Amino acid sequence: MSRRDEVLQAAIDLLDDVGLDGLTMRTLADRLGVRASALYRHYPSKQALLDAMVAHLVAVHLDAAQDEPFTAPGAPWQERLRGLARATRATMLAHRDGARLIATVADPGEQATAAFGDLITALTAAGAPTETAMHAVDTVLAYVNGFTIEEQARKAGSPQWPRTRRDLAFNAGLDLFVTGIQSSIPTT
Amino acid sequence: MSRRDEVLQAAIDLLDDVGLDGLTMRTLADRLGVRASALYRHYPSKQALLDAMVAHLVAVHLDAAQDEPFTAPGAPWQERLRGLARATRATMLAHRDGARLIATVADPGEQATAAFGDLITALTAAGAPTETAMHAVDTVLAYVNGFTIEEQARKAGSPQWPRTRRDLAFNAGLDLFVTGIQSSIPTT
DNA sequence: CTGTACACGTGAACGGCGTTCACGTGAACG
DNA sequence: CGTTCACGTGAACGCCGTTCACGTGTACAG
Repeated sequence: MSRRDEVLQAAIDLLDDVGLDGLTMRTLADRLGVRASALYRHYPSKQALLDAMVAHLVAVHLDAAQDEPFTAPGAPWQERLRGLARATRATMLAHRDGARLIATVADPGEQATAAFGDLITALTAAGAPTETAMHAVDTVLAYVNGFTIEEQARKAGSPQWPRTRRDLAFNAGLDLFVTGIQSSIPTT
Repeated sequence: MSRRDEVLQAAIDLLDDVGLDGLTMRTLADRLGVRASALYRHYPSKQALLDAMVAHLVAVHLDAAQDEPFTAPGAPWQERLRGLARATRATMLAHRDGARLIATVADPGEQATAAFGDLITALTAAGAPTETAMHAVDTVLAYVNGFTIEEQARKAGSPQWPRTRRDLAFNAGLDLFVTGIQSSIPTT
């Protein structure tokens, strides 16, 4: 494990401890027993470090999703769409301020775009016009982002809105989508 | 116009000029021909100023929407839902970094929650179970937030994605929703 | 064994941020 | 005339990201 990776890991640990606002070059350096300026040996800027964190978290979750049923090319698009949406939310929820963190980086990354592309082809194969398919995927992604950012913004897991109810609400909204898309596809 | 309101107006003007990241107490003070510390006579913190900005922008747009057709209690819920979603997006797009700015404040405000409540009752009146109605409104709001934040995050109006196409994409996603909700309501 | 590269870290500083505080100043008013 | 009050100043505090000249030790080529 290179020193660069150690810094990355420490940054992720620190994120879970103190949140995105508490994640400072100086606090991170403290945790590593080092001065802040030393971090610039490994990452040229804080933004570069944040980008690396996002890339790492997304990559880990994509690997974990590799052997999930919904990634199978033969699966019906409904299952794949739901699976991708849930996996995206799960990635964001896996770490404190995960949604906000991921939102700070513009580039979705290569693997992620590939997953979306596959889904679009699955939708067109099911009879959807290309335009509809692209809008559908964009829309569901916007929903996932909006839902999860707000979900995580609500301060520290309030007992008023426990995880099970949040999952229920998320899936209910997702289902609204799937049926909406279904109705938009010319019945074969 | 009280000095307090002048500060608020200058802050909004400055936001459009330099964006949310450029909106600093010192630059705002400069624009008013004043030192930064003077601003604390009128707002106890920068966050309080941001909150006031959001409240003002939302209030202005709610007033403007007062005599829009979709606010009529007699209008069909589809029209009201679409209208509310479009109005929310319009409010965010009305100023530079508007979506991000609005996202910084937690409390939705009194008028806004009232509008959502009315919509929920309209949905239940149309035959939707209360739970479905609440999920529907929450979902559409999450969609609007997710879509608009990402829309505005894409740097300075690229010619690749002009306003008309963005409107088209937004409305297409919105329609997916409306039909999805429609299918979830027991046909009367 | 010697020398040189290189990875890694230090310490001080820079400019910018939000914010505080003791202190002015001019106009309004009983 | 004296007081009040709205408004503003200037200096400072502690934080932030970032830069830069300068030290180490370890490893490896001659």
